[in-house]
Amino acid sequence: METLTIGELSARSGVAPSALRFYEREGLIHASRTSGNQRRYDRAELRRVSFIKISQQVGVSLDEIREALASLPENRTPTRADWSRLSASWRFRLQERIAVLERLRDELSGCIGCGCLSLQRCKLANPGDRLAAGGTGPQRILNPGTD
Amino acid sequence: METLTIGELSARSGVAPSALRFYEREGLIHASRTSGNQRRYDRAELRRVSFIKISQQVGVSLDEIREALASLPENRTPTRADWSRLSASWRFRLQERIAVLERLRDELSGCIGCGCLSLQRCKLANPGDRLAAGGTGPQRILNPGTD
DNA sequence: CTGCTACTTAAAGTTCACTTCAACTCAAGG
DNA sequence: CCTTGAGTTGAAGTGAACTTTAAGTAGCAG
Repeated sequence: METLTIGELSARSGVAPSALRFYEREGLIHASRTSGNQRRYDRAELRRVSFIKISQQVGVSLDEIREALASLPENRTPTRADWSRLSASWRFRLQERIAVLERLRDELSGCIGCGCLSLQRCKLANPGDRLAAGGTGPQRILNPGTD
Repeated sequence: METLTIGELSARSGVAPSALRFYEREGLIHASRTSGNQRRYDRAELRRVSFIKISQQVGVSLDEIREALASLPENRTPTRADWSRLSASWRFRLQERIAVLERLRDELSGCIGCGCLSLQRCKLANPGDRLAAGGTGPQRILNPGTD
């Protein structure tokens, strides 16, 4: 068993086949084909899927994940060092997200005391008007990426 | 100036008029009408909008925000104590979200060292398969609410 | 060869939180 | 009275990240 079918990759990664096909359309993962046009995944794809899952937990969009994956070498299977570099690139993002939430928590604690929630007085209600400035479409939670 | 027009409420809250109309359709805020059918907001609505904004930062969905707002007394203007109670109810949510991200950060640090990202070995890739079990539609980031 | 499960596609649907649009009315200043 | 900016509606559109559906094909066990 050198390669995996889509069902096998799905089972091992916990990602639905429909999502794997979607990722392929979006250029996030790749597959070769059998003579009968069925996908066969190299075992190395497991790590790509793994990276996608982790990145999503960090709050990174598929667009950005695609960019990150595009920075991997194309001529060889990525090494541990390659994956380490990518993982490290999200650390700062994660740290910032945590910091934002901690600030919110602390300010919320203060506001629980005063019960104000006043837009005039309370810092909480206007953290730089990020949500208001976000433009069209639904805002990603806490605008990861613009933070 | 006892009441606010939608433009005024928008300016003071930083929430677009279209969003305020949307919130009204969704039963999150209320407005009376002039003889010419224009909305007039009681000043107390400012606090509701403020609460909505803060709740969204905590990662709460509009559905749940509506539920929370529904628990406010209907026969009188909510007091500071009322708002304090609601704010406090999100504290736990926020704390859990922070904890999840901190776990992720620590595990990611470990994985940066080993560069593994292996679905078999690495805890990161399978934190309870939450994303996979989420059902239809896009998953809210880190599934706040199911955590 | 039969039957079965797993696979294939394109296109349309889903959820959330809104925004945009078109066509219209209201309110207030000059 | 006229103009102008702010307000009204319902319906349709947006973006992200997928899922669902329908109609058909592949691969393998018996």
